[in-house]
Amino acid sequence: MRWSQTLIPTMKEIPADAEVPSHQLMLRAGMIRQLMAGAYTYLPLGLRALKKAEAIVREEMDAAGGIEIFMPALQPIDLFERTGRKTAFGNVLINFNVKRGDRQVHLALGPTHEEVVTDLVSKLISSYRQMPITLYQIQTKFRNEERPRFGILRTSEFLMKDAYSFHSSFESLNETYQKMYRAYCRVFSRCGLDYLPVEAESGPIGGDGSHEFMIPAANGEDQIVYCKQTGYAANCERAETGRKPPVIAASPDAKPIAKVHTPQAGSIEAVCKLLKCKPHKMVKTLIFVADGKPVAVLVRGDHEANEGKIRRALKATTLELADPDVILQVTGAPVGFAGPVGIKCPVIADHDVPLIVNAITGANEADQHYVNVNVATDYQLGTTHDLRNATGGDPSPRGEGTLELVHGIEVGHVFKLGTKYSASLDALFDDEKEFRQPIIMGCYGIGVNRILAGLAETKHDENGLIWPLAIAPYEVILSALDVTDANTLAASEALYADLKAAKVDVLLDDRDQRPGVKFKDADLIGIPLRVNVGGKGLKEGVVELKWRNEKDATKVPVADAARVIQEHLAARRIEEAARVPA
RNA sequence: CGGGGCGUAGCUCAGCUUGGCUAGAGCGCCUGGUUUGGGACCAGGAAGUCGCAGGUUCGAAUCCUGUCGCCCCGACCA
Repeated sequence: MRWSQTLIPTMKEIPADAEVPSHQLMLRAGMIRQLMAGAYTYLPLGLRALKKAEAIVREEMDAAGGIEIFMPALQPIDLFERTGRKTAFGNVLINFNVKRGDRQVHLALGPTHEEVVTDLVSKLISSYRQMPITLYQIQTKFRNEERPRFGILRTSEFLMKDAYSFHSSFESLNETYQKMYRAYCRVFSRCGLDYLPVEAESGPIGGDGSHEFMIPAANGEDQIVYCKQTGYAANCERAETGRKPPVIAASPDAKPIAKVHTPQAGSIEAVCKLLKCKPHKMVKTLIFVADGKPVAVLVRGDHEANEGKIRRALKATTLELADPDVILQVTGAPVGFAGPVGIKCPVIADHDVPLIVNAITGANEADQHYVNVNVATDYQLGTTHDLRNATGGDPSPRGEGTLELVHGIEVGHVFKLGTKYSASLDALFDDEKEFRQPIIMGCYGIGVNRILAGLAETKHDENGLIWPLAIAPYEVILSALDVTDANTLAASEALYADLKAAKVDVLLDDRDQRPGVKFKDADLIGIPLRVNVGGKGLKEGVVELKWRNEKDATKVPVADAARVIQEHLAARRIEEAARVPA
């Protein structure tokens, strides 16, 4: 393609509306333009990169045994009513009425396609002999994000690859899940992303039922913990910590307990402000109702209680925060003044709680707190548990190393669904013994746009984007440094023709611009290999080859240029492929 | 939905506090010329309902009210 004949509106200045690097750079590189909050047009460069990412996803899905289909973005609302997800999605589900003759048809724009695919399969599959099967599509999804942000990282309309697998047994589901997991690793490494598969909340199936694929990035919306030494990674909710129960004993520094008046100070923040202390010196006491019985849960003031862990520690099936009535019953005080001293219900504590010497906590009395509260003297604990979200600095659960907190961009998610949708949509099959049962499902999503955003976010320098060969809109940019010079023009055109003939993905910068402009633009749009054709080189009979991610150019005789460029590209492809796991 | 910020030319921004001639600059664009290896220079030119609506006023980009849009933080996010 010739630059002069396509549409690449690069910008020298940073648009005021863009804050994060991926947004700024993709805008400046002329890849995207915003239509409204959360909706972007893909211009030629952006579209080419997107298509390359899409092609990689498709290849890997096909290789993993996926079967491609294409489902409607328009969906009848009653499908969502049957699965209860009209309510679950709430405002996120874009839905509306349209008039057809004398009736109203209530439609939704698909935020995902579990309902549609399950409905389809319920009609097409009725026997264990037809499974397993994995169907996938690459489709535009619609979600009414309450707050679209970060350019194309979070939009209301986005391209998603969603795959759904159908099984007659959990063994079969596990097998496909592993295949998909491997395919995802291949997709993201082929795209040149530094990704992290993390354990995620697993939902109905439990165990190893869900992984998210995250790209560590400063502007990522999700927080995960990661241990460099052991490679353990999980989202904060899901993550175990490697902490051990401490020895529970009174501290030699313990001071006598005392009651202080703390009017209106019912939150950690308010108490800290009032008593001029730090949250980590406080004991947060939360009253839960587990299987109908109240229980007090103790965590350090600066920590977040984790309901999943609490439920497991209590071996309870249901767990919810207590309402004010129950709190008044067990503490004798309104919300915000609970504490372990003298409380009238069972107490469990996080490992870190008994380590707080001279702690501050609620006095189970309105507007009163205790200071200098110490375990073993003022309240008793038999043992402690892991009851809170993991955080930076916690020991890794794998025995060595320390967890660090990193932000990440979620680009993929694999999930063992079980029978949630098949049961509510009557997708049943007959097994070997003629028992009719719901199909077991898995689902697997990849945000295709986020592959680009993630790359832009993590692979750039002060001059612009740096695309890997596999995703770059063009592999080579041929910069004709002075198109008014006949020699330069002739040499550029000849090389361009040779490269095109050899099927090299090349962009010819044939604009009547000064070399400086062309260099800056080439760097900005991040084409991996730049070929400079200009008077200086031609005098010596050479052109220059410069990789975007390397500092120096190499000189190549004009006559060899087409061949050497192809060799360079081949070598780079091998280099990139070497990072892809089997 | 709570908090904050911003809407003036295609882009970045000045002007608004203290209302007053025909609304400015740089970049980009068009014309001509000189240039040509890291965002050139000279001369000329086109381009703006000052987000929109209403109000105050002799007079509003500027003050007031409303409204719409965009960005950021938070809440939310199968």
